[in-house]
Amino acid sequence: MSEAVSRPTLEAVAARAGVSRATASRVVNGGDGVREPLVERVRRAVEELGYVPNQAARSLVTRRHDAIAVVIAEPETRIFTDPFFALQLRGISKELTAHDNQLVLLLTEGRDDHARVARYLTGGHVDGALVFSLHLDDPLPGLIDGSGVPVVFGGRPGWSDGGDSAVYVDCDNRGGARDAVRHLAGLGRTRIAHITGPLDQTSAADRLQGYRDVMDALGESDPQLVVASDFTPAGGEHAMGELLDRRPDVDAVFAANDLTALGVLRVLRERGRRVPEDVAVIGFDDVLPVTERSEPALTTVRQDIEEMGRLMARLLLTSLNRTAPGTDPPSSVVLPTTLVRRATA
Amino acid sequence: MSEAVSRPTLEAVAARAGVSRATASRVVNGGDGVREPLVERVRRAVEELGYVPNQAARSLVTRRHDAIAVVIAEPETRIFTDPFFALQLRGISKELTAHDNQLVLLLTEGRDDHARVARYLTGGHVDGALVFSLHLDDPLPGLIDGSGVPVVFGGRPGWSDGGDSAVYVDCDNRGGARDAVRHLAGLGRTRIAHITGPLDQTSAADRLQGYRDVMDALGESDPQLVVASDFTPAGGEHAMGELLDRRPDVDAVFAANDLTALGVLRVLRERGRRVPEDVAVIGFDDVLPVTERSEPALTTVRQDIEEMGRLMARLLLTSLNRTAPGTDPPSSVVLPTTLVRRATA
DNA sequence: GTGAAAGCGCTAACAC
DNA sequence: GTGTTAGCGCTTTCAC
Repeated sequence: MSEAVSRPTLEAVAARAGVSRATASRVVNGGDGVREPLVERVRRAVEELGYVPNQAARSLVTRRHDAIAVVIAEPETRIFTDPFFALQLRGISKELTAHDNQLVLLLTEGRDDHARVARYLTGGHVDGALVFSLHLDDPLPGLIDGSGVPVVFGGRPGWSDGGDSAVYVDCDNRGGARDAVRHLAGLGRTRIAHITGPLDQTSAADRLQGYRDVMDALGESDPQLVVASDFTPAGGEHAMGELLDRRPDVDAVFAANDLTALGVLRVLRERGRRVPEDVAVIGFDDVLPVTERSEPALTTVRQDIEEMGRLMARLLLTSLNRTAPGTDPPSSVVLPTTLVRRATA
Repeated sequence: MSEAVSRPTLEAVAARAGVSRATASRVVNGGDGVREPLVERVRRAVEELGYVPNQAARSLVTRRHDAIAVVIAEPETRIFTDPFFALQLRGISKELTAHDNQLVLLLTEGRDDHARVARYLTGGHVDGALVFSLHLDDPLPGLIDGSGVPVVFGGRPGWSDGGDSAVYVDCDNRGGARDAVRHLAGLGRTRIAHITGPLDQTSAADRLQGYRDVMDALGESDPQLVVASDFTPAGGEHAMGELLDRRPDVDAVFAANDLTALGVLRVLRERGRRVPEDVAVIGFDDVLPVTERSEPALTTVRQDIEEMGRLMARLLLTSLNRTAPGTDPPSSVVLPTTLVRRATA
């Protein structure tokens, strides 16, 4: 249809410039150690022929691809609904682009996709992978590990073995949760509930742990005040409804993330509870489009999501020792959180 | 650090199975024309060695990659905020996966990214591209065109030249808009406003045109009733505020998409207008998480977004003549829309 | 049906 | 500095 004409090869460029293939190659790859007049001639030949290097051929010998895979093990709907991913991806994207690496996003929705992704990674398309949103029972890390491709995880991986060797970037979920709950307690609230995220993810489990830390210390623990949910607004609504039925006297809610808090606020409004007078609410993440535009504006635990993405990419590129040799292998990073006070607590 | 051990090659598999590299290759690629016992031996060798074909080497000779790029020329924030993209991507993902093609998502945020994407496409990483969300002045199609990579566009491209030769999938934006406005008129509304999308995209321009078609026919055209916006909730709020200031007597709003309608509803609520009693509202897209959960539930023009995605992928795969030869080159498809009545109109 | 051999387009030693 | 040459790992004629 279109590509009948095969693209020019380096050979053609060399011939046109009247140099050897090797020299042409050198120029194409930066031109170090080639005298000016030749550089110029090759450049012109490239231009005139519209030459673009064949990456397959190049990768075959260099074993480099200058491409990094981002693997998100979550149904598209969630990825594209939670601004969290968008922000992190933006951080990654910026960092990779700055180092001339292409971002390749791999989506996995079902189990079948796992094998395909593993094959893609192992098949040598990319130099490394950034992997997100793993659940405790996820087979993906095992598959990826077997692929021999360097990996940095987004969020602390939850599986027991090898978890120590895995490099990851995360925020201080537990500490952030503690801050939130302490703040609520400081407001004089005594029946502080927590609506959790999916507990097979460490972020959700850690936040729950932080909540418990404080509640236990206060001697106010009550299992009835903890309702499981799933990081979505719909889940938040559902959980809040249940919570209100169960404990109508609740006077504060720490929601596992901002989206959940959105659902919480909605139900509180429907049920005629004033926020924060009757019930104070705190979220987690501080994704601005959500927190600033919610009614009332949401008090939340802020993590620097974009920075986390940037950091993940940087760590991975470092471990590919694209940087100075002799550098220590990178280790995991846990970023601090800060409480951002707005109107809900 | 990790990949010290080089992966086994086909050579190794062949040796272990006691066959030639050619035979091993045949088995790996389906095993046609190889006798059973040999097939078995090779399969076992593959298994034992954990052999995975090197894609770079394979692509170098086959000139195939079994990978399709999806290019979205929009800042990540919008991509990941509008469920529209999620749905379309899901349709694409399903279709590609069903045909054993890997989806590679390329994000472009700024002008700089264009060249990088063009290079990526031209460099031979993928067999084709699905391109989205083009604006009238976008340089990307030109760059992509020059890459020789087959392309299917999402949404009718807007540039004048060559637009006829481009293959695209779209819905009947103009017809859908007409239906919406006619419905509002049928409700007895006479001051029907339109809040547009970004008019440098054909979808937004076509919807505006459909609106005008009906308003002109009714003899109720009034430039004051048209406010430009950008397909976002914030934009919708802003536009609606302006509209109310300008024309407090407005009794119906056709919003260019559901997200915009969300902003519209919010402002109407704030300003104490009842929906639909005082002002009827219709959106466009029917992205369920938005339309069903809005208050009140949004009446909207439905397009089958996921199907459009699936169709785009199918068209592209067809044009790569992965199908039967002698097939006609695929042509563009425009899908019908349907009005979905809920509570707002 | 199977194997031997050529070559996809490129980079990287190694000579000169 | 520049050119020559040997592969990278694979598929694919073409003999056998």
